[in-house]
Amino acid sequence: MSPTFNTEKKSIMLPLPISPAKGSTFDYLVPPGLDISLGDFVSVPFGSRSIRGVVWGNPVGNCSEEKLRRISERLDCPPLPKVSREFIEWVARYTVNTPGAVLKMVMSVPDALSPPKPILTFKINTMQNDFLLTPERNRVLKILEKEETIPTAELARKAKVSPNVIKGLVNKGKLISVKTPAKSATQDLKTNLTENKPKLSLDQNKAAKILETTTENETFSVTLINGVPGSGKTEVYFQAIAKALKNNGQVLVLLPEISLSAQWLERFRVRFGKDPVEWHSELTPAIRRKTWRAVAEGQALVVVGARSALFLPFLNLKLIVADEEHDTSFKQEEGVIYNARDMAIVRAQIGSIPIILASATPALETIHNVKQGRYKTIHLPNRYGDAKLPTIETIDMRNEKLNAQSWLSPTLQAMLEKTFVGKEQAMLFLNRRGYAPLTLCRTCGHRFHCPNCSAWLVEHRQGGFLQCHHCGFNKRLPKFCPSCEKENTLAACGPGVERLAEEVKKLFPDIRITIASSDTITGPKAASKFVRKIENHEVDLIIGTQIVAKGYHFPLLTLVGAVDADLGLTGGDLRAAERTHQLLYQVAGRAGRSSRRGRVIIQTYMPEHPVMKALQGGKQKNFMEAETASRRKANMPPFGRLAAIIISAKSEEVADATAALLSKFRPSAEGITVLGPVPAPMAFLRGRHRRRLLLKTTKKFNIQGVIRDWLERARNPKNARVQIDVDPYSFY
DNA sequence: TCCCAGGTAGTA
DNA sequence: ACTACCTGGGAA
Repeated sequence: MSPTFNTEKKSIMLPLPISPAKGSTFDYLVPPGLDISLGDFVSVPFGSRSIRGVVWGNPVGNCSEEKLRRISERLDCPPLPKVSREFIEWVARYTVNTPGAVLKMVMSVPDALSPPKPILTFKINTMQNDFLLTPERNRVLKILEKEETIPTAELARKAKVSPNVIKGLVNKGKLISVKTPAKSATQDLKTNLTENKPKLSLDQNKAAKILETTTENETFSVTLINGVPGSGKTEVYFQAIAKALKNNGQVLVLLPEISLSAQWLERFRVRFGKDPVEWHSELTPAIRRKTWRAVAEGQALVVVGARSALFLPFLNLKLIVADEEHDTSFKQEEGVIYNARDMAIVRAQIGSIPIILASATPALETIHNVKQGRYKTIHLPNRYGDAKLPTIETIDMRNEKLNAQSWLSPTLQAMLEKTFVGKEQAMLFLNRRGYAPLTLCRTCGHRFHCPNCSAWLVEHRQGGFLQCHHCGFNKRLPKFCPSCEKENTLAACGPGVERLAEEVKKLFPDIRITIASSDTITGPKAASKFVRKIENHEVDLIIGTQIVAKGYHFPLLTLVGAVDADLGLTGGDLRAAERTHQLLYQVAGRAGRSSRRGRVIIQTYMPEHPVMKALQGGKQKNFMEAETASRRKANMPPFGRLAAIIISAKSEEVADATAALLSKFRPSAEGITVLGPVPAPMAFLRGRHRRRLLLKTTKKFNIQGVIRDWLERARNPKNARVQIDVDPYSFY
């Protein structure tokens, strides 16, 4: 304590994937007169550059006095709340990353840290009348007489003139440019909290009441809404959202592939009279900046977003909803690898707020947590209104007579015909994009594969190209075989959605088909167009990939056919069976959601497989219990812990050498198993060779600690990247 | 001898 | 992650 020349110091967290030798923050001097509090965003010198960071705490003192430098400035931005800071540290520890790497995800919009730039508006100079009053100029002036502070672009649009007209008026001195501070976006959702409340069923009402109470409590709790497809889960949790809004809180709704969720947004609009604030990868930089700041200022009330929305700097978050909580797209597979559903639960716990998980096919882990009493659960066993659940039948493809290049069984063909005759809609599910998954030369056997990945190139006949679905590499489909140079020898192997459409067109020439895959539904616009076409009955048949498993509601859709239901079952993935079951059940759930009863046909070569048995017998519960038992037996999650160590390098030798080095220092103890190294599921991806080690421990181990120790002993490998995937989803 | 590439250490 | 710095090889 030296009161007079005490130079104040603070530790600063920087959004970089590095840490100093000791600790995870850097100490800085606070210049006299600069008022700094915890969580403030500041600008600091770092080497030869200036970067932005967050005031994290008191100085750590892990660095000599003379090296300390001064904070340059405090940024004009709401401070990062304590909950967010704790969350960052928690996620970093759990995922075995530096907190800086996680902070980087929070500070994903650097421009938002400075207040929005003042916008340019115009004032009429009444003194100046020495100019030619054209009709265009007159329209501009008329609008400005009524509304004063319109930004240039909007003014031009409203007056139906080009921006040059405004420029001209400014040059003539008739208009004077004025800088007006940009008003921050506020989301007023409270006006319509009760008016548009839909009529809820008895079940829904009961569920909504429970959720309203948990939301009111404002303490940490996890509640699973486990409702069959079409039971109206969304409307139920909307009631909880309304409650949180009433209590002046912010709400976060995590939705997989939000940019394609046109129907969800429409429902929200109907219920709350306004659009929610969206957060996903398709946003423009300007909207991104505005939204980030509105969330930090507490002005954005309901944010619906993809997994990255979890890292927004909420000022006053009071409720989280993770819809379709089982969905694997919540798993981030690159950079900081995390599962947004799991991290959302942690976020809720740190913030002492409730979280709602919703799904018709909850993840095995979630069900286990319910059984253990950690999560509460609400069942919605019936569809809304008079809709009944569809009947599900499997077709044993071993007994069906199929022509070559044909994938629809006579039974399914007959069902399709009946549906079309009855003026109803059908859906065929085939989880394969494009025309054919493999193209080969009939003469020499040449196969097209990706130069950057260990994968075949997929033929997209509509676009006339071959594409790698892992790195995006593509080239034109050649006329000649690149290997033997013969003409017209290339043959497509296996079906994709495009090829299936071709087969259907031959069978039913007059049927209107739409293909739904990530190639045709590329964003919000395409998604709503797709929905509109089906709702208006401009389409008789939807042929789609897993994209059609999303919560779509199409009243006329009565038949669903899963063309190759076994597709997901091959490969030794831990969750292959569970995921295939979820996918097929969700797809099946699209059928018969209104008054007409739905039928689901599942084509399979393994009708005796537990997944198929569960689907046709409606025995979801038994299936999940059997899956749980086998996980318990194998000591797999949630009964044991699992982490993947992924080594990648540009050269195969470096990848192998690093894998061998890590393998040499592998931890060994009772209850710890290390498998590998083996080539990773994608052994060659985007030009990098990948190897993988799997670490399996019993529950009593802190698996993150084991990994940190391990990497410490093996020392940092050169030229190779080491990534940690705690709770991996895809592996062999 | 100079220049650029590629690898490397350090950032407070 | 970035960048300043170093080393070494090839061209002048």
